[in-house]
Amino acid sequence: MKVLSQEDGMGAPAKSPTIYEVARLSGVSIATISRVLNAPGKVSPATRVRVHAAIDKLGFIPKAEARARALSRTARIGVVTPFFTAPSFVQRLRGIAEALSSTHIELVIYTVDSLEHVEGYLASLPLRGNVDGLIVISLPVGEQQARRLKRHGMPTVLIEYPNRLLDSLEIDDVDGGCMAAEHLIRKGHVRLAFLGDTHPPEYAIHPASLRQKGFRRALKGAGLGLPPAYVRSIPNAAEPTRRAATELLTMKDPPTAMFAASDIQALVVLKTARQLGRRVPEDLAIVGFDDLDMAEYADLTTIRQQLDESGRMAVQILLSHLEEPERPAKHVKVPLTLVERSTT
Amino acid sequence: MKVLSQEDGMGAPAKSPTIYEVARLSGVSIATISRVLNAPGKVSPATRVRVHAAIDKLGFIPKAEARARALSRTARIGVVTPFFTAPSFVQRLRGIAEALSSTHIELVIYTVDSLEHVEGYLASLPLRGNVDGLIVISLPVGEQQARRLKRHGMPTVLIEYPNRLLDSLEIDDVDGGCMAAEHLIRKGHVRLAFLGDTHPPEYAIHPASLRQKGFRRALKGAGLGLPPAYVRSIPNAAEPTRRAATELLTMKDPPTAMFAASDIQALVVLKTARQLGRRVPEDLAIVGFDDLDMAEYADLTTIRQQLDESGRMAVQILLSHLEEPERPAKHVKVPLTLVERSTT
DNA sequence: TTGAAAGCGCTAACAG
DNA sequence: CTGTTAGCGCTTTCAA
Repeated sequence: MKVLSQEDGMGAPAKSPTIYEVARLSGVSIATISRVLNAPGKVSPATRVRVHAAIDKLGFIPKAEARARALSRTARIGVVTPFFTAPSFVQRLRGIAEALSSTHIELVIYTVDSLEHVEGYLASLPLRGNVDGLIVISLPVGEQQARRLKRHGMPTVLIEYPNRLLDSLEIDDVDGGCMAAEHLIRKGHVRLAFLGDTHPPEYAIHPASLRQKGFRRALKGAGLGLPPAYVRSIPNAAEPTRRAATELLTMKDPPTAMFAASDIQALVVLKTARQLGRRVPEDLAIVGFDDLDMAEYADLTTIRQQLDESGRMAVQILLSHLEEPERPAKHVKVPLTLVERSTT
Repeated sequence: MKVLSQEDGMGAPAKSPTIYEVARLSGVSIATISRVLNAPGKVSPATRVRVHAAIDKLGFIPKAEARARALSRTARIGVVTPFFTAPSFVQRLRGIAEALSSTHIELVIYTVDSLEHVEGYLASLPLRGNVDGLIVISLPVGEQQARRLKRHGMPTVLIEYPNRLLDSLEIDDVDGGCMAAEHLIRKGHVRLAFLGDTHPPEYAIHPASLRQKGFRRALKGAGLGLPPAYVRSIPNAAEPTRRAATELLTMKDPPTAMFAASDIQALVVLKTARQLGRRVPEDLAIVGFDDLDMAEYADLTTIRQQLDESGRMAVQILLSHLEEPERPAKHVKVPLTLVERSTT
């Protein structure tokens, strides 16, 4: 008798068992199976045992989709994030994933590449009903969209761009700018420069501008100015940043300290300064913003905005809203702190 | 007459329209609605127009879950990844997200923190039926699991840990080690050290070991040795790495070049070397492995393994398998290249 | 404690 | 071309 190894890929695609098979095998109705799964207390111990045996024997696992339809919820939340080229999104995502790992909730990622796409997602997601809630990272949500989300009862927490109708996590960018300035002033600097990314016209608010605002305000408070020549707004890419840094460092009265509105830009400045033979922090002090993982590797002084933590908080807020749909929108401020490392 | 702003969150939670409402409004049966959605050709232009009008008027969007059940597919793929603390996973994920963005396929992230969890996911995912396919990043998939996945007809592509039954993307770690060695030898170094993470006992293969193997082999080929004192296997965390680097740099015959099996470790070495007053690359040359984003910021010479690209490739392979379920497993090698920057 | 049966919203034969 | 109808797999009344 020849036995072929039927273990492998051959044969029918082995459809997984349904509640019906389990019912048949254990000699009860499908309702009872459902009960031992969802309300074990309502089933007699005897049958419960029998059903469990059948479940184990068959290796039964409830189909998530079916469950979702019947329950009208999915145990899945969506995260809408800019196409994640920037590490800061990733770190928030990491916080989110971490917070979710202790639940059975799945995480669906929607990356958007343009602002119109944001509209599209936010318009269709609540209707398609394949997520129970939404976290929107660093994307401006228009008044219209916010209303729709709210109206459709889609719990949503916004990170960075707040809206009164929806839960949000807010960053006090202005304050962050102040902190950077104060730190540098304390270090004795008087010629300070600012470097941030350009303001995309469509956006409602612009973090870099707010950071600059706070920076400028603190300087003024200390009797210092922020001359236009010391301010650069450039596209958030390596090359333009490098060029701007070079210009600043090679002017006749170069700044002795720079505040970059993001760690990424700060790191480019750092690299550029070194290439130009400047010692950091002796010739040039640098402060970044974000406190990315890489800030630590680069030993960069920066304003920490608790990226991972903010992700965890967002999940927590979302879950609480899921449990209590009627509760009013919550607006939480994420505290900023200065992390001093070797670049100042 | 007072009109309250009813636009906002008040009133019933505005459940989104179903195919039934659309049918009623347009005066046809639900089947016809389904047709204009899925097979417009089979519907007369006249009714099609009428239905579309109703759809627009109601803002109807098909419920994904319902569709999924009826079709037995979900338009969703899952990515199983180690709890993503390490940037390399993120970059692969980025490639995956990017490749998916041109489709309508959703991306569900399953982060696993322990190897047992991997088993759990791989065992239940195909049965729960909420993803059509799977990409597993840098996680060892046992023979058992591979068989199950295959048997249940769950298209899966493995990144880094191959298995003959499933599609895979493979990295030639040994070759990468060789490349690092050859590069450093070419630069004239004769005292080379290796630094990698420890081998977690459960894992089937261990990339760092393979990289070391290649490194050693190339050295031998050039008549050089890799003395035990020059080899460090330490937990992949900053502090142990820093300590190991310090030890190596302060021994009496310190190496003049180091190959770290990951960029993360290489960056720690870089930082440590600088703190100890060593000039890079004059006193110490460093080569990393991965080519993370941050490698560029740090100007680190490294072995690039095309992380983003590998994510994109995985998606492509998965999609092709989805279309052609019977096609045999495909095993693709991702090419490695040396990226020379300022640390060598 | 249990079973029968009615959905959940949509797709896909099968008849007209 | 269009309507009827039987599911998809599970949850949840409502009776028994």
